Formats: sequence, structure tokens, C-alpha cells
Amino acid sequence: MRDVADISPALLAWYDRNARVLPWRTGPADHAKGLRTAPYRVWLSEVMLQQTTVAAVRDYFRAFTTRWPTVTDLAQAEDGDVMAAWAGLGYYARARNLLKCARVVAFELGGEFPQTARELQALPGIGPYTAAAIASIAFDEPATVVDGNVERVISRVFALTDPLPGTRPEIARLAGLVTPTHRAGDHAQAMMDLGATICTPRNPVCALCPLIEICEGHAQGIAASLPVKAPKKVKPTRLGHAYVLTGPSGEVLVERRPDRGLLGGTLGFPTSDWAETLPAFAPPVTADWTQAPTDVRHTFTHFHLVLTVHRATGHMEGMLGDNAFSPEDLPTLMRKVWEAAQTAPAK
DNA sequence: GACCCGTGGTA
DNA sequence: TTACCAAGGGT
Repeated sequence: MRDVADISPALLAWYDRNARVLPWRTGPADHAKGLRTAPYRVWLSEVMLQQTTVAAVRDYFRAFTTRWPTVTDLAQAEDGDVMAAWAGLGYYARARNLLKCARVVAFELGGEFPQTARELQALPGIGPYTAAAIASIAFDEPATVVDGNVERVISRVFALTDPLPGTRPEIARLAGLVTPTHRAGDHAQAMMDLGATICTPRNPVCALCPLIEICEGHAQGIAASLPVKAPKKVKPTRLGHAYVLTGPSGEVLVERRPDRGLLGGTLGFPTSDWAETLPAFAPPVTADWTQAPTDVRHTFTHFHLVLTVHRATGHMEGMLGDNAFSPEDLPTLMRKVWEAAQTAPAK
């Protein structure tokens, strides 16, 4: 390690030439005119990007900002419309907290986001990372962001060989040392761009790295093996039945799941419990049920799921008319169930 | 601190 | 096919 003070200047110089062009980012021309990204757009993009790739977020960000251009517009939206717009992006607690946060900002804070990381973190769905990201990018506060990219870059630059998550406090301390007083927002985005394009988890492209002369991990030849992570648990497999009931004029039986827990607040088809052994076949109504030839397989954060899909035509109270139902509004698991149901034989 | 919470791309 | 991984937050 030469000098910690050399890191940010080298990084910012690289960023000025290599920053990715992203829908939620303003470019150098805008900055020259004194324009910054609206806090609403920074907030929305950062929440969408939590544990989610840029490629997955792009279209959702455009759809949200087109439909709800301001935080007040979003605050006035129907819960179901926001959940439907979020469908497929995953981690649905984010969508519920997004709406909660929008309503606090719009109705209790006069439509303006707080400008400090400390105040931002008090809002729903905004934790330490997102608070620092908004404060630095939108408001130029010299806050330090620590995300997966920063953990990786810092681990490598300082050659930290102790495993995560134990080294988090040390990583945060070093990331803070590296954060500049000026351009903290650009520094944060530069760290993330470096982590996403050069200092990647596998096969980092050290030859193109602006920090190659500074990086202790590279000097020791161990950069690619960092950060060291604690071993993960194996995922169990759960089994269940799913029931797709359609009416004679295209109406569909769907239910909204409770706001807490897995897929909370999303729309879906009735299912059995999901258990280690397949529960009994117990459809919501008696009908001529047929079984799809192929089970639906889906993996969540902490378990695998195999659903046997059944289809029938019939009627039940509360079915959604086909004008009010779109598979696009369903989380991915339920889209898969819908697709599988189309392959079940008619009776 | 441990556990819960989605999804799609990649090797 | 399986396992890993990604701009984390809530409880």
C-alpha cells in the first residue's frame, strides 16, 4: 500500500473517462450546468438496485418514472398498481416500503426528501447503504457507501484475508478513510462502477484498473480470491400444489398474499402449504382438475420449491375478470405456474 | 448476529 | 444442472 490518499484521485480520474451511462445518472454536461439527479430518481434507483443487477433494473426504472414522475405522484398511487409494476423485480418488501416512504415524504415532509444520511435512514426501506448513497449522490454529503462492490474493492486494495461478514467493520472503517470530502457522490459511483466492470467477483481485469499500482491484493497476487466469505448453508427443497381456476369468460381465481413474509403483498394462485413431503391434493373447489405435465421449479433465497400445477374451469366468489388480470402483474413464481397451467390437458 | 426475503445471468 | 452472485433492509 502506497498511500490511502492516492486512491480517490485515481478513481475519480478513471470515473471521469469511464462512467457508465445509466438512466438515473446525469452526465458531465449536466454537472457543468450545475444540474444534479433529482433526489426522487436517486432514491428510486437505489432501492431498485438493492441486491439487483443494473440490467434487471433499467426497464423498471423507466416504467416507474414515466408513470410516476415525482414522489408525490407515486405517493398517490394504488398499492395494487405499485405491486403490479414491481412484479418480477423480487424482494417485494422493497415495493411496500417504497410506497410507505413516498407517502411520508409527500404527505409529511412537503414532498422533499431529507438531505442528510442520518435523516434519510429513518425512512422505510432506507438503510445505511441507501442513506449514504442518496446523501452523497443527490446532496453532496461526504457519506461513505458500503455495498458488495465496495466490500470487494476494499478487501482487495487492502488485501484483507479474514472472511466476511466478520471484516465488515474494518471494511467500513477503511472505506471511510478513502472517501473524499469533495465529490463523495462521484466517488461512491466510481467505486461501484469499478466493482461492476473491472474489479469483478470473478476474473477481475486488473490490467485496466486505475488502482493497480496501489492495490495490495494485486501486489500479493491474491486479488481474485478476495473477499473471502463464510461458507453458505445448503438450501432445502419444499413441495406443494398450485391451483389455477379459470371461469367460462376468462376470469381467474387469484388471491393477494399477506403483507408479511414470502412474496408479501403480491398476487398469486392458491397453493397448498409448501413442505418437505408433498401435501395432500386439496383444491379450493371441486372441479375436473387436470395436472400439468411438468412441475414448476423455482429457487428462492433460502430454499428450492417444486410446485405441481393443477388446472380446472369453474367459478368461485371473488374471481378476477380477465380484463383485470394479467400474468405480467404476477411475481415470477406465479407466472411460471400460469405458464405451466396452460399446458395442462383439458377435460 | 442470524435469519428471512426474489430473480436472472453466468461459469 | 447446480451454485454463486448482485448498488441491502427488516426483524
